[in-house]
Amino acid sequence: MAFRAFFGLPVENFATSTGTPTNAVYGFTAMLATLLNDRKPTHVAVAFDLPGGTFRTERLPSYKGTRDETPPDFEPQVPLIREVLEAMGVTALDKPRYEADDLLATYARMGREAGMEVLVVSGDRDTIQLVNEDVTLLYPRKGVSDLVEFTPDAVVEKYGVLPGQYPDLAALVGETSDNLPGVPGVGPKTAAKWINTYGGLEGILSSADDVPGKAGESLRAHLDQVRLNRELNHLLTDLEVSVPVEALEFGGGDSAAIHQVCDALQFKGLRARLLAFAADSEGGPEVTESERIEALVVAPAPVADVVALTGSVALAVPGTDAWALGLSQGDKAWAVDLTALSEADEKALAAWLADPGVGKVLHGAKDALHALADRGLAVEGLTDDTQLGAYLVNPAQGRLDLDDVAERFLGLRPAAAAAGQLDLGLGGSELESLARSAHTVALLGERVREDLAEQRMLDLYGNLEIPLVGCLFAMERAGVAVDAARLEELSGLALGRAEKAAEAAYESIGGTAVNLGSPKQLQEVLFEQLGMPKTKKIKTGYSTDASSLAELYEKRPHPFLEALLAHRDATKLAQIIQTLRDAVRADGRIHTTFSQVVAATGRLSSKDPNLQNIPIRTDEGHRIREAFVVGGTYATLVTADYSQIEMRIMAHLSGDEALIEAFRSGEDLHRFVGSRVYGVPPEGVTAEMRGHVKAMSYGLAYGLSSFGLSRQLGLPVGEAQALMDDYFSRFGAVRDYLTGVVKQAAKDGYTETIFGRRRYLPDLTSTNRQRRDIAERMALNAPIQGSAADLIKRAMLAVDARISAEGLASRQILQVHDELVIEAAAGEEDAVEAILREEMAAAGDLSVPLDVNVGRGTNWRVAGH
DNA sequence: TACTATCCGTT
DNA sequence: GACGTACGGATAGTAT
Repeated sequence: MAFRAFFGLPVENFATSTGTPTNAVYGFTAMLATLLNDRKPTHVAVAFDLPGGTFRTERLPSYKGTRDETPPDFEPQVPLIREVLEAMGVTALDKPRYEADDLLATYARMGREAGMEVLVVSGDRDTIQLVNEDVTLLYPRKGVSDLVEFTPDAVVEKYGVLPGQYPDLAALVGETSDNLPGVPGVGPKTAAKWINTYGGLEGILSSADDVPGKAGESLRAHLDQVRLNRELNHLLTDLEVSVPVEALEFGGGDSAAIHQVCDALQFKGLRARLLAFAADSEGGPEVTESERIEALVVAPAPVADVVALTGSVALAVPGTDAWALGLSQGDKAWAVDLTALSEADEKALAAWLADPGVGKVLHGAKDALHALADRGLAVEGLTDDTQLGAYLVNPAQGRLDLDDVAERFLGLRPAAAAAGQLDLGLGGSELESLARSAHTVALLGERVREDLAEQRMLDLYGNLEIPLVGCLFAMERAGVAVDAARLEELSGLALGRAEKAAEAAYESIGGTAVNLGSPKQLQEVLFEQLGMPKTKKIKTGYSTDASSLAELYEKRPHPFLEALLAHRDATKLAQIIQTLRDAVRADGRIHTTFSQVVAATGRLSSKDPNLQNIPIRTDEGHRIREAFVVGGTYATLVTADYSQIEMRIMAHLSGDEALIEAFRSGEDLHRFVGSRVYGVPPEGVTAEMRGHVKAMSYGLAYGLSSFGLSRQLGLPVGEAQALMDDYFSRFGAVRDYLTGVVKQAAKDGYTETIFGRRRYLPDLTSTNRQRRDIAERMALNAPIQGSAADLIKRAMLAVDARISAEGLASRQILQVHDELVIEAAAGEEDAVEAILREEMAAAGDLSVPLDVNVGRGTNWRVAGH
């Protein structure tokens, strides 16, 4: 069955991130779970073939001799299947010199004799002989999920013989997969006819001389072969076995072991299915959080009880709006309907939530803070965000919903599976599940802290990420003011340019209109109609991206290409502008959402809309920033950005004296580096030299190859390589650092930033070159990008602290990875600039200074200069 | 409506 | 044969 699964599921779709193939394990396990669920067997065992020969190969060395060698991707999966079985509490059977089918035959007989009803699941047709009124065969029709049920009647119908006569039929027909040739000219129809005429193989053999026709002649010429076939395809039902059939009783799996094996195999959906068979979750196989909470006191909560809580309390807020609040502490959980509060209760609850002395634990706290704030409720005293904690534990993990995290950290099955299982007397299942969620969060809070402590990330968590939640919350609520009229104007300009470009494009190809936004239609025009040379291959044909079009233009200048690029540019800008216009809220401001739990490096991300990718490179795009303006009661936008933060971190981490000197000297970095690399005085560094070393420097932190550098600079690969060699001969410690970082990460399994933030990279030890190369580039980049993220986050907290310490009304409103934007109140500009300069520079104690550029203006474009 | 593929904006 | 990180998001095209 595992073999069937192997060939039924594409191996390229089933592998762990380290490249271990799992298609056979997955398919086999999924089939097993289905069978356990559908058939609910009392006793279960899985029989294995062992390596080495069997009594059959001893008898006939060519037995199964035509089989191709076992695929190399299959073999390592067999022990993994055994691990799954062990975790599941399913007995694995094997016996040297015998095949799995002999074990199946023996145990089928034993089960039957013990009065059991037996199901045999096998992809080997020989097992048809085991079928009788107590034994049914499940035989795969296709893959492993589509099993056909062979009862005695079904066997007769399909083969025309009784199950016990099937080996007779197979002996006559032969079995290619076992390398047992049959009687030439005799197929299943003839064989069945003979068996029924002569009453079985014995009868046929003893009357062989009377069997008529060509087939009869053929039979007489192959009698020995038929006898041998029959001998070999007989399954042994009387093996000596040490495990009695009673011992195969299925008592369920071990949830910890199931988690372990699912972690190792990176099974996601299957995990929950397997856990359903765990025997050790309290209350049996269907246990979820519901059972745990059964011990809790859960009641519709009088607000007086809730506001009396001190210490640390876990909270849960519904996903939609904060119409209710779940609370939990210790083994108790409550839920409060916020829509039905008396004025006094509301006041008491508001005061309790705003009391920083009461610790609050939440999952995805910032969302909850917004929902509660919309209801006029402010929250202070956030000590834990279990989503944030789970992210830090493994920032590349992916799904971070409460269900996912509870499953990962606590082994709890998704609450959805538990819905409606218990009525805890809250009179509404939504309130009830809210209380339950709060309790899950309470349990998680402790577990996540344990993991973080083990990884030495508690400081990063408690003193950086958790406080940052409040900072980001405030920034999102503040938003950024927008000049709607300016956006409208810019939109008109961009649309006009797009229109003109489209017309030019159509005209250049004879007046036919095509959808210039459709890569598919562009391919038709470029490669069919215009007969342009093929660009790089993509899934749907040939690429029409900007770099491919530029390359095409080099080879075949054509007005269509120019018009197309201009159209791309203009429509992209128009699209960005429209997205921004749609995002302006009633207060005339755009409120983005920053996420702390998306980027695997520790950066923030911004969405709805993304304010971290507003154009700046082209003049047309840059003008969009004019529409981001200072708001009504404020006076100035002040922006501050780190100068070459990543190169500075590289200098610090590598300890490269030459690079450190470059930053300490205060000279232009790329001029300094260029002078060293090219061996000329700083004033002798040409613009081209500077450009080359600049690209080289930036590329370093991304794992740039000589090939990539040559492409970017338009140089032959040899020259790019020479440039890299020269670079590293001057900045050798940088190279040593970069190779060292990959080596260390491969050893540890993760990279670390200056402040201890981790990123796990299991692919570093992958046997797949491409995956490993990608992981190596991630390992190069993560400590650098991540340390930069740590630094600016520290700066943000420090800036906020200074602003409130100095009693200023100014506020942070945006962060763009190395840049902060502050909306400054009138008269506070100088103070704000000083705070930004000081706190950003002091965010870390590096061996190089952290230079900060500051600008002011009434809009982002001006301030950004 | 949900999903994938492609393309492109930022750092 | 591949070849620079990290993201969010629009549009086109296809499947359901």
